[in-house]
Amino acid sequence: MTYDYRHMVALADPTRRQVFELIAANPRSVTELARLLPVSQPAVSQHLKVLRDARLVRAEPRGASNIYHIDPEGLGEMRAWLDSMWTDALGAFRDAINTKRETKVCRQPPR
Amino acid sequence: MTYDYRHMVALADPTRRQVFELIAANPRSVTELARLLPVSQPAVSQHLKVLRDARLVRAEPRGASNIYHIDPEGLGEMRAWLDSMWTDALGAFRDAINTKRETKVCRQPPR
DNA sequence: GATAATCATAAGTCATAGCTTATCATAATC
DNA sequence: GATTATGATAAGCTATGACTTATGATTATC
Repeated sequence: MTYDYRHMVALADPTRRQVFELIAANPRSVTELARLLPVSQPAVSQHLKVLRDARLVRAEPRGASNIYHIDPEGLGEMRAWLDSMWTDALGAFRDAINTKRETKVCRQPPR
Repeated sequence: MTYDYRHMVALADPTRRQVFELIAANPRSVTELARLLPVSQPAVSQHLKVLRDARLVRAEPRGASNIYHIDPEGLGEMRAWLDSMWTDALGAFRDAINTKRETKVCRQPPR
């Protein structure tokens, strides 16, 4: 199974994180989000598109408004990736620990 | 507790993800990584710095080389965030579902 | 039906982040 | 000790992505 890291990309931007966290705290409309943030309404809509594509949020039309709320799907996909990473990579990590040889430390590793 | 999303930022870049996945598959030196990737050695070093700061990888000096391997710390922090997100946000999500009113769907939600 | 409100998309600007080459520091080898 | 190998950092260039204003589409309201 191949993972495209859409969630990481979506959550890498600070403003988009604020949008996501505001929605996580409470479902909200686009204008409400725009009012709470220091960016324009189109900027918010653009961020919402990215979050939507990552299935981190969902839009629910309510009259002329769009109420956005958390979508469990995206978080679930992240969890699945993290779990497989955990078992695979950390399994390999444990192996590396166990078969590690004695090495005299000659210098400091980078910062 | 406040989370700074360093891991997401680190894993948002495609080249940096390749670096991470190569290391996850097998501990490797910087030159080996540079040989396997279509970018220069300094580029690899710069990516490694970001991954290091996010505690996703660790450097282990072995002679003149630096062998990089997975650091469980970063993945653990990610898991902690995801778990809290899961309980908090999805708890709120369930509440929203339960108290949801009947709404006639008047238009399609955005793509 | 006209007006107002909400929100998505288009087009264009600009700052940031990732890349390069150049260089320095440290460790191994002859 | 001189040379080679390894890798981190510096400085500068450039492409990507986040922002803006403008606009169109849909829904509610008068």
